[in-house]
Amino acid sequence: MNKYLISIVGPTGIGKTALSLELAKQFNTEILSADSRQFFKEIPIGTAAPTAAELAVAPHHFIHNKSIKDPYSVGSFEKEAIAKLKELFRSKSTVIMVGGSGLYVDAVIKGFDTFPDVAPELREQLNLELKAKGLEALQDELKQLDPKSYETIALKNPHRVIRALEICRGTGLPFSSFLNQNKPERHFKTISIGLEADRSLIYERINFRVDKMLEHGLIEEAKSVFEYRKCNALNTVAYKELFNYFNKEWTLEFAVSEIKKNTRRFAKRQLTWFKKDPSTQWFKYDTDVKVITDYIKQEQQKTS
RNA sequence: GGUGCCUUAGCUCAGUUGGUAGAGCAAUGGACUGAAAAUCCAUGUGUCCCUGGUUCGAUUCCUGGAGGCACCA
Repeated sequence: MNKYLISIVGPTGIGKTALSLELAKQFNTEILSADSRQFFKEIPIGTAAPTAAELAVAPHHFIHNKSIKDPYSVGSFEKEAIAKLKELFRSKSTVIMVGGSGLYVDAVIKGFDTFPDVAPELREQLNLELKAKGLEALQDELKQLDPKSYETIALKNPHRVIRALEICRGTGLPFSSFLNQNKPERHFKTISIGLEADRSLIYERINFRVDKMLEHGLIEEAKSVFEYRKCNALNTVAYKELFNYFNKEWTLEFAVSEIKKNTRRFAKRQLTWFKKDPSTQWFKYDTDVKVITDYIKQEQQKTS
């Protein structure tokens, strides 16, 4: 019997959560989240995580299952998510995945090549060197250790250069030598559903939602995690802007307008990512669930 | 009502001694295999308020008008 993962993607604030709940009811199944910020239990408001009422509609996985103090990465998520799916598919033929984090969605659907774990200190060290010696020095080292990556990765992007270098240094082998080795197999079929709307409407909804977050206590939530502001989990829209307000560098008014702007830009980047996948079927954000359900059933029949 | 100043990109404003214009921000397009709500790359979008005049040529100078601001009544 075939197993199906229904993947719901789209920009932030478009209504993915609501759709996921409807579909979970329709297919009597569970929901897996692929959202790189909703893992963290300390920050539910600013990440627009599902509310308690929404969580009660169907069992959710990977929501509020981590602390902002825990180091986490897409690699660990891939392993945990695949294990969870294996378990769920024992009793379910269809599982829903919702998420706005393109890389995390791809990790589950397509899988990544396996890289050996390297010491986290390597990255710290590389970040220090970046500050002290500049990006060019790191680029030069990459040219030495992994000419292939030097040709292909975005050299002006410090994150990319550092990731490649930490693998080179940590393993003694080129970063590129781990790519396209053992393409992971997935024992389920993915049906990808995209939600879309006119750009102006997406932006309106974002602006509105930020105001709602503030009403629901976003400032207090940000204050409560202020002491952990160095954690990567808090390098996140809404928190990083409010931290500048707490530091008296920005007015509250300016911080709020920056939150809205950065959320809009985030939504744009999400669209760039998700539009790339030609297998995604796009629906208007206010499409009747029945239309989407019919589409899914039709796809399932095609491949069963 | 009078006087002065202003009107140029979505916004704030430069500028052109007359040869149809450019900054910042916003915005747009894109990349991205363990930081991804992160990080990075690329891109100027325009009846220069309207009208008539002078001129080979007016966004620029002049006339008249419209709107805004300030001061005086």
